[in-house]
Order: sequence, then structure tokens, then C-alpha cells
Amino acid sequence: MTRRLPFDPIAQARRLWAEHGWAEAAPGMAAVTSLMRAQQIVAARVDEALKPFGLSFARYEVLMLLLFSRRGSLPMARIGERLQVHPASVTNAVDRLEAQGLVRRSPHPTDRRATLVELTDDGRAAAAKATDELNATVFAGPGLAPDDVERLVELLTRMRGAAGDF
Amino acid sequence: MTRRLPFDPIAQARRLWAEHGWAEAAPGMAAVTSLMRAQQIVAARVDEALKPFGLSFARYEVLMLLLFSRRGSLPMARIGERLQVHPASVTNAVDRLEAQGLVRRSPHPTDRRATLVELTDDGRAAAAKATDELNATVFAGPGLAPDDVERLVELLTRMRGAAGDF
DNA sequence: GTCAGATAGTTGGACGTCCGAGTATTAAGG
DNA sequence: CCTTAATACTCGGACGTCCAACTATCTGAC
Repeated sequence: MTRRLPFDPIAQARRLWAEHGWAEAAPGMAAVTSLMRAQQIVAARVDEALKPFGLSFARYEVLMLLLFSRRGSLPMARIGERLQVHPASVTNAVDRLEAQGLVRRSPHPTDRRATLVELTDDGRAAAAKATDELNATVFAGPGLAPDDVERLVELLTRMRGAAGDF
Repeated sequence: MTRRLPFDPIAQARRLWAEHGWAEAAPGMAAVTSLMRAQQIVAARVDEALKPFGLSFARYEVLMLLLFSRRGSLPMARIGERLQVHPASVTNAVDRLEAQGLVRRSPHPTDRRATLVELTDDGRAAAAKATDELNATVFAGPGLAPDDVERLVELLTRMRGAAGDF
């Protein structure tokens, strides 16, 4: 990446938006751009924490989903649904997790179209260790005071709900 | 993508986090995950709005940066710095914008290492039209009440600042 | 002046996302 | 039943991100 900036580029963009007669859209522009940039920053921290385990956040999410499922296994389609990603992305993630020995594909007992993905013992161990690391280095200190974290979650939840996420 | 879920997966994950003895990290986990998902949703809306113009958000940001610059041109390095992306990403974006005829590379007058990127007339027009579309379809209604938009921007700005974004 | 180190940009590779197309298989309607 | 739709998954391609390595050029210290 690069060094830190001497000013807030989003605040500046917002001023420019107003100057160009787009005042009405300026707050939304600032919100969307802030969201993009904040996600970029957080994703970089998360990936950094997961790197020693050879995991990406996408693959970590798959592991946790399986860990929290009743039988430690789920059909591919359920995974894509829960994580809201394209089926091809699930195929991709599972391919890599399987190559790492963290999950295993098996045929669905009753639906021959479907493929079950199940955790291996290694996968279970990796999920636990990666979670400890993430909890300690990222989730415990997301860069905001506890009250602000709650406010942020509340706002984003409202936003996701309005967008039809759930 | 897929259909909407009948519940909030992040709220559920948060409960599970608490049950597994990770209560301290649960709010941060919820914040990080919400941020990821909200960004995914917003990015999809933005890309949808930009698709008719053959632009991605990354390339749109480059165009706007140039549009707002004094001379309508900037060195590659300045672009990467402002957008906080890797130099290779700038090369990639500029390659495509140049192929689309929206920007032009030219040698830096005094520093022969550097390359200036400047807007073409087409690029200026595309930036204006894409902005109108984005303002109307995304920025004007980001899915939150005006007060909440302000709160969200304020929280994310604080978060970015703490992370060293500016 | 010269030479080491910083900076600018490109390239190739690894992953991640999505889309669209194609193959199986199951479900639903007449 | 049987045909038509929907669903599950995979594959190939387009883009986006990053990193590491490499060339070219500039800068600063001696």
C-alpha cells in the first residue's frame, strides 16, 4: 500500500461534491466511499491475521459456517446462500480448502445434484486457531470505543436490512 | 447472487460467539462482518449503476480524481496514494481507461521516472454522466435516513483515522 | 563526482469476485 | 408418465486486489 494522507480525502470529496451542485448526493457519496475505504482497511487487517494459517477471510467464513453447523457439513448451495456469494465463489473456496485438507467433499445422501462439504479434523483445528488470532488481533480492538462499535453495528444492520440482506 | 435470508446471520454469529466464550470479541466480530457485508451490497449497487458506462468503481474513482485535479492530470503515484491502492492496481486501471479512450498517458515534464495520466474529452464526459447516474441511483438514497447517514460517516471517519488512513 | 538508497512504473503470478454457459438431477404440471 | 422448469455444481473468462521482482531515474551523503 502507501503512506497515510495529510488530510481526509473523503471530506474533501464531499466539499467538491457540494461545490459542483451535487449537495443532495454529497452525504450518500461520503457514506458509500467511507464504507468502501473502511472495509478495505479492515479486510487488510483480517487478511494479515489469517495469513499465518494460509486462510483468506472468505475461506475462514466457510470454515466457521461448517463449525457452527449441526453435523459439521453443509451443501455448497447453503454456503453460498449464507455468505451471499456466487456459487462459483463457493466452488473456488472449497477447492482450495479441500486442497489444504481442511474440508472434504462428499455426495449428498438424498439429492444427487448436491455436494456436501464437511470439516476435517485439521479444518476444525485451523478454524479454532484462526478464530483465537482474529479475536485477539482484530475483533478485540476494531478501532472504535465500545459504544461506537455498537452504534456502527446498529447502523449497518439497518442498512443491510433495507437493502434486503435479510 | 442469491435470495434474501429469513434472519440476520450476523446477529446469529454474535450469539454463537458469546456462547463459545468469545464474548469480548463478539461486538468487534459483528462490526467487522457487518462492514464487509454492507460494503459488498453497496459495491454491487454502484457497479450496477456504472455498468452502462463500462466503468468499475475503481476506474470511476480515477476519473473523478483527475476531474477534480487542477490540470486534469496526475502522476500515477499520486493516484495510488490518494486512492490507497497498490501501484499495480493503478497501472491496471489506467491501462483499461486508456484502452477505452478516457485517459491518456504522457511523460512527466521534469521527472522521467513518472508518467502523467490526463483526462480526454471523452473521459470528462463519461465522468460527468456516470456521476449523474451514481448520484441519482445510489448516493441520493443509500438506505438510511439522513441523520443516520451522517452518523455512519462520522463513525467510519473516526475508524479510518484511528487506522491511519489520514 | 560517485554510489547507495529511495522512488516510479510495469510485469507476472496468486486469489477473490462475478457472469454466462453447460451438464446433471429433481420437481411440478398437464 | 413426460415434458418443462427450477436447482446444484463446475468451468472459462473478465476484472479487481495484492505481492515480489525488475528496470529506470532521481536524490542525498560522502
